[in-house]
Amino acid sequence: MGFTTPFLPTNRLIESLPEEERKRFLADCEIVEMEFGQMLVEPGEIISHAIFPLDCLVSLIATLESGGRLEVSMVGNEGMMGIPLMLGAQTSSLQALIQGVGPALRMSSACFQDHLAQSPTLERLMKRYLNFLMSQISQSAVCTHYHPLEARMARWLLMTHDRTRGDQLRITHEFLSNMLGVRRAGVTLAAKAIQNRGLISYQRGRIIVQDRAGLEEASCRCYVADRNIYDQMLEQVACPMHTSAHK
Amino acid sequence: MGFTTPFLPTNRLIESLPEEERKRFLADCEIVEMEFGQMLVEPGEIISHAIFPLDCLVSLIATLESGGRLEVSMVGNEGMMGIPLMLGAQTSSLQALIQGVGPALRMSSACFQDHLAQSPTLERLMKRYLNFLMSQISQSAVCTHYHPLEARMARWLLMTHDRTRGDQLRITHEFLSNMLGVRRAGVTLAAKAIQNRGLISYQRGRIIVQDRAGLEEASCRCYVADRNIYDQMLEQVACPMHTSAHK
DNA sequence: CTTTTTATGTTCCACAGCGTACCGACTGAA
DNA sequence: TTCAGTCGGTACGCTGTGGAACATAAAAAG
Repeated sequence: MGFTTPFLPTNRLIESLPEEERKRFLADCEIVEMEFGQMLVEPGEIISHAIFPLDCLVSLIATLESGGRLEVSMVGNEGMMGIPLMLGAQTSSLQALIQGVGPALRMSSACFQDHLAQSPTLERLMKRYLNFLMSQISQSAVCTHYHPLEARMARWLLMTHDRTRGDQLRITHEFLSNMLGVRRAGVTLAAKAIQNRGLISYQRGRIIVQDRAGLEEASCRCYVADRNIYDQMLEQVACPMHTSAHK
Repeated sequence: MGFTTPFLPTNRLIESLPEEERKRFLADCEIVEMEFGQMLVEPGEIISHAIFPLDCLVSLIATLESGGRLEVSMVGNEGMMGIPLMLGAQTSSLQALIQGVGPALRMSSACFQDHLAQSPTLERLMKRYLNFLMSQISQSAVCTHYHPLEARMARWLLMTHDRTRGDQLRITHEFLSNMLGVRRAGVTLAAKAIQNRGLISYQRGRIIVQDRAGLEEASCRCYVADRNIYDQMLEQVACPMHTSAHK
């Protein structure tokens, strides 16, 4: 925990492209600053850009006509937004909501598709990531169905923590309740329970992770399962191995 | 409803390949008979074949270490098994369980990957399907979380009915309870409620769809949403349009 | 025809999470 | 300093579903 070196934001997918490719790719990207609460795309809407978070966090949310919402995946600098673009689709079936502010790289959809067509390496990489994403969404489905709120919340905090610099998460109970698909009051209870165990502390709009190991204990095994799948993916991509210890 | 012409089983994906391609593809396929309860693949296991149901039905099930199971998608002759193969993965993260018996086409994984590499048409088709699958899994996740058992069950029956010839589904409450991730007793109650409404009837291991329209009424909108996404996909693939009326 | 197995019917209790509502506390803008 | 707006704490009753059991009925095996 704690970066003392000046922070250099990167996207791990792009990072694992070979030098040449990466340069070519980056040449067609621009850096944008993501704002909190921004909807990158709504279900059914056309996807304008492929987006690679550098130091921001996006929630992928499945919605119901009747208004129900549920986060099914989270994208930080380990991933990307715009997967349907590589599947020949123009539109997203999910909502994408900026949950953590910061910079991201983006590239127009058409341009991204060109790069995909021209670079087998890039395509291979994206495919791996897509495979991971599918696993994650499926996992999310079972997890949500079977695990009690407290464990799900612990998992959510860990996942967010993994994709955030520092130990402070800027989110409200209200927001969390939307992500987890439960009442705000329910989140308050669960949060207090977790706080009483000394795993987190919080005040008005910010949650501070105090005891990561404890949180892993409190969370369902889905957290570890997810992380393992991600690590496997990275290995297969044969990029410089990150240490298996996260943070 | 009711096919009077002698039944010619086809797979709609393969069907929508152009003549030439299709022949080449079929030449490397073999027909196999699927048995009830057969596990095509377990999570983490290597995928040996790509499988294209002709007249059988497969459930894709997400599992938890702790034993929880939840069906996240269903594959009939409108789809295929072995999506990870086109994503550079060897293994499946889902369980695949034969739920409806009948014939299927299959092709070894390696061979399938060759075909993919050589036929852009095939690849485009598979990508579209994958896109649909992702939508379906996400939809499934929200649906399971928000909708009451009875509506989910109605949806499940409709989806199964769509992928089955005739109106008789050969499944037990027990089986259904596994798919929906609920107690068997719960299924019995929901089934009775639906039966009392005159939408289905059943005895020991078989459920008969009596009133499809009524079932759609009783099901959550997720059923229609799903079907729409699938129809959209077919349009994009620009294959001969099936009438929008199902069955 | 009898026995065993399998599928369904039903009941009792427990409880997580829902809907709703209201209150107090903090914060930022005027 | 005040005030409006946001956020968190708490409480009440309700309900869908879980866990667990046991009873009956139909089918399969013998």
